[in-house]
Amino acid sequence: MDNNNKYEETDTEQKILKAAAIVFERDGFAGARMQAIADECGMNKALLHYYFRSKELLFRRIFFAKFQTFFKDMVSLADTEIDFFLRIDMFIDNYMRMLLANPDLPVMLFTTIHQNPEFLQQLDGSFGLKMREIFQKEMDEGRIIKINPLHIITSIVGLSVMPFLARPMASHVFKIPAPEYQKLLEERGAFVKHAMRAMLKPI
Amino acid sequence: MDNNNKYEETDTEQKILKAAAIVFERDGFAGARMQAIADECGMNKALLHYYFRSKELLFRRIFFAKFQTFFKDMVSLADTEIDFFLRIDMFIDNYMRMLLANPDLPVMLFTTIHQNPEFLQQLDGSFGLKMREIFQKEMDEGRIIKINPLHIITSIVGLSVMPFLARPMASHVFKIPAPEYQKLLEERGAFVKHAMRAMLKPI
DNA sequence: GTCTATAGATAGATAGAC
DNA sequence: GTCTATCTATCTATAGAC
Repeated sequence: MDNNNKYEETDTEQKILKAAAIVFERDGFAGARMQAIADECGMNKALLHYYFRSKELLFRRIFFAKFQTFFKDMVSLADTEIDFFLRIDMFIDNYMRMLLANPDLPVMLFTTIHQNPEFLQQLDGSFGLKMREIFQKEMDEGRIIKINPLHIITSIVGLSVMPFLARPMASHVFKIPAPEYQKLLEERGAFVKHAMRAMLKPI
Repeated sequence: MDNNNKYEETDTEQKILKAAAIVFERDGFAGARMQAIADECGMNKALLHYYFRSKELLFRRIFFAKFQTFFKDMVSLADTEIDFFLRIDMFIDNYMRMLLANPDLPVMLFTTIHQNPEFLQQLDGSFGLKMREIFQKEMDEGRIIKINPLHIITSIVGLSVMPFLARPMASHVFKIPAPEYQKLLEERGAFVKHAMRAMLKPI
């Protein structure tokens, strides 16, 4: 089929996808306008439909890609050759790097899944079971306190993500200038590592 | 003015407000439909405009009330007569109670402020400065580790809120049935108290 | 592939009867 | 205060020229 294989998407298509990610992350699905996406990449509104048929299909394309981004670092937790807390450290490092590169991703993700829980059906959730086993093993062998694994994962994610989620609110309430807040985000990883050790190490 | 003072709002008005809170928390501002709110309380769509003029004014009414709900427990942190960690405990207890009663509040709040940061201008942020002072005093007197206060408050909120924010995602990935997830939420407060002590107590 | 023009549907808001 | 009917604006999506 000529040179139109999936490894050679057109430049226009890529521009639209990039613009769509920006607008959807900023305004959400319902609040986003196809015209805003067209403006963002300097393209014509009709082109968006030419390439992606509908607003919903374009949104799904962005959403599922971002969902992968949000979860893919978690596989590193499964490498049981390495010390548990070192694995946690590596995960947090990667996760914070991802969040710094995608600061608006968490809001978009949580909002979308809250408003369209049916999207979850199409997503792979197989690593949940594996992660449970991993945490269970560490508990059985006495390296971390005994606690439902959900508390562990929501703690890592909660501690890491909250400063990004709460950025506008927190910087307003605490009157923190943008550069200082950025510095706080960059040093957050170190604090989260400390916190996870402190709360999980047996006494 | 007859009996129309602010302490005697009409029954209809209250019904609309309650329905609006449900729909706005579920669908967000952009996604919500005036018709959906009317259906939710069995009222006529035109009545919503009669009582609140516009969708935006109705939304602001809900939003600012919910914002107060989200932050009002934090004042208990300021009562310096009580031991710091006891205050933290009391706050977490109240906060978790509030979250269990308003499980959809966090998504709505973070989404709205992300999409309409200008709403923050109308909100009182005066307790931020006071909270900073309180944390600073505890650090100076060696009762907690030295750390930027923002890390503390985002940790409490992050640990408390994340299981609510991530509920659909987490229960899907970890395959947790609704009743078990509910139990996890109810025991979360105890874990957050433990975690805050562990991460803040000086070694 | 890319554009202009427009169809088609929907939602917020209002007019006016009761 | 509450209803029905309708106006008006807006947005997604498509038709059709180039």
